[in-house]
Amino acid sequence: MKPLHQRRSKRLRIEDIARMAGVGPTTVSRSFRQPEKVSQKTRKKIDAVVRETGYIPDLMAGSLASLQSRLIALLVPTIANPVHSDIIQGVTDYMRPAGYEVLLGSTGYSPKVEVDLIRAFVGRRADGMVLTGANHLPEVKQIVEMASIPVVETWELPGNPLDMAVGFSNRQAAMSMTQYLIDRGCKRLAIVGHDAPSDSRSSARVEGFLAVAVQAGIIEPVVWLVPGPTTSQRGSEAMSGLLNKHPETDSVFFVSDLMAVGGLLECQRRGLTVPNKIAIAGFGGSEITALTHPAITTVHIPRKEIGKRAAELLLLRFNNESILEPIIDVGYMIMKRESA
Amino acid sequence: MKPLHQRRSKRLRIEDIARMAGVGPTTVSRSFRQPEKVSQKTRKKIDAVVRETGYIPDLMAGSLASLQSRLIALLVPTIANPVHSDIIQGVTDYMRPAGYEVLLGSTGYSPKVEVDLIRAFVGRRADGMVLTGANHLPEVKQIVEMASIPVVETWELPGNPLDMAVGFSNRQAAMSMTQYLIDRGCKRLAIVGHDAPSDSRSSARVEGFLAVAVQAGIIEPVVWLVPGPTTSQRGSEAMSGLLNKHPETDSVFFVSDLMAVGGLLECQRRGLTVPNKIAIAGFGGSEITALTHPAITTVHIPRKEIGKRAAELLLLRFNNESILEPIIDVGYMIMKRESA
DNA sequence: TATCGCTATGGCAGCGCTACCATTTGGTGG
DNA sequence: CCACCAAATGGTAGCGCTGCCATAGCGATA
Repeated sequence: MKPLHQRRSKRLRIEDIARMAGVGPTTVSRSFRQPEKVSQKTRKKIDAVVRETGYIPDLMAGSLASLQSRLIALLVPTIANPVHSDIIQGVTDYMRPAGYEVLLGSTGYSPKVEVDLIRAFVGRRADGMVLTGANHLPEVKQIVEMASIPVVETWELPGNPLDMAVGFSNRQAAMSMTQYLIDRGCKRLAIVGHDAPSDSRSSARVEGFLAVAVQAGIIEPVVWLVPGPTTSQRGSEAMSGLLNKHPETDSVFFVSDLMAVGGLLECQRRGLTVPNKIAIAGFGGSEITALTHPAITTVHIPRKEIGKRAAELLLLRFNNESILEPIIDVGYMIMKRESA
Repeated sequence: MKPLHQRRSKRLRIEDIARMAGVGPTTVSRSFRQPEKVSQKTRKKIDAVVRETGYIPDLMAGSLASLQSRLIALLVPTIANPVHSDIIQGVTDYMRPAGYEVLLGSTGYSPKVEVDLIRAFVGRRADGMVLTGANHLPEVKQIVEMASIPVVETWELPGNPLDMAVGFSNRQAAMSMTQYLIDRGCKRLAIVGHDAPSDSRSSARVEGFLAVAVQAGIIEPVVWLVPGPTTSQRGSEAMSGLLNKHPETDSVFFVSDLMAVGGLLECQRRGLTVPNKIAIAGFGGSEITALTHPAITTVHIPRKEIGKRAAELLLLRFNNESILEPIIDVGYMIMKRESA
């Protein structure tokens, strides 16, 4: 064993600690990871040296040797959106106590960036992966299968899952909300969706809306699609265009809460009272929906629970426990408020 | 070199690729990290083998050998808060193109958890660290100095920085807002702060408020502190208590936007018109402040830029470039809206 | 042809740890 | 006092890569 000062790295190593404590390196390693297998006396000696030196074991070297990284890769489209940040929070909160750390990547809604990130995280030998959404490039399947790494897809429930999944049915949720609007007496329904090919969530919601509307014999249900980001600004514009073309509309279901907020503002600008003159509904369960006047009726998704469940699934898999339900539907809830 | 099937790990290694391509392992490594140093012919051969096998190099082993991980540790109190998620977004967006990945940890506002996470991330040999806030347990200084790892503190500007910092002065920002309220003609000022010892941001804001109020000769400026989380619920309660005790108040400055929203709602419940009867101001620049009626005047902080600047500082340090300004004040902006 | 000066390539030790055994220790029962 | 066994401990190869240096190749120049 070379003396510290003539090594390429000046870092303290486990063998240094071992020597100082008068034990073997194996014993030091054990006293970190399986303390119960080391006699109390020995452990005390080691702890003393560790405290004194401030030694922190190198987990990368450990990962290399043990062939497991205790790292989870977590991919989201964007962090600055409560939808995803709640999932992130759920995953990290649940993984940390189990000794896993989270590698975070944001794809910016780009499937190509997603693949790049997945490759990078597989390169880091992440033990598991949590993806957002159910649509991925074909490479993804290849990579994760080749690396044989457990994967959980979240948010949407995939028709053809890569591995495991936690989410809810956008179609069903939209159907429930539509039925609710009809039950409340709305006759001229409209939905404002997102005109983006990669946003299959929006299309599933529009589909669900139409299915129920047609079933209930609604006359001419209106579908209004907006391109670009689903901001409140877009919501206002959509509401404006929609009302100009279909002034008889008595309820508008927005596929995103933020757009619903914008829509509400536009109604107020026009002096249309909500919900008397026109009912408004959102989707997502964001906090803002509770803060507007009137508060917006929306579909609430248990976002943090999605993260938690995803983490649970991964941990079960790591411990080789059997997973009875690899595809979990966490459901949704119609949050009845004042706007509809 | 042992054949693949009798190794402890079944993973493909660089030497396998090298053999298949008929070159040495060093050349394969180089063709990944410094392609310009490898002849085009050789590179093509290697690329072909890589594509064919789906080989992904092990970055952990690479990190161990090169003594650098290309990993950044990022600590926030909680992810599900736009204040922090924007910083996260800023850091990841800026770090990724430079080849760095982000390890994310959330402390839940606990200094002890923070230390644990820092220790874990130092164990993973993160090359740099971004912390939130300026108050840390003394262990933190020890650990980062021992590990000699670059650190950026964000959000608040620390009086006694660990290393580098990016943020703004809470005191000054609060002073500006207070002055603004006074200039608008408010005479009976109140501030709603956060009654938590570890929340030094709130106290700095209250201080700034008082300094300006006293200076301007305001009669009996009111300081109202609320315990617990700074939610809109708490804001409503604070407004209610405050108005009962000091009905003459003509402007309330909330140290958090969410509380300001709650305060606004309470005023509306009481039939007090904002801003005519009472002015309301918030702090933070959250999106919601633009969506209420009336929209709330607030102090806007360039959050994403904080993340970006922090990342910049780390990259400069990694490249051994000189840093002229290790403490960066990104400033703030009084967002004049309708509520004040 | 011999010499130089590049660029391109390769061999191998070592990064710091853990898995896998082998060995030692200490307590028990005969 | 010895055989026996479980608990505690230790030696060392190897995890997959890169840093360091040595060597090979190859054209240009004298």
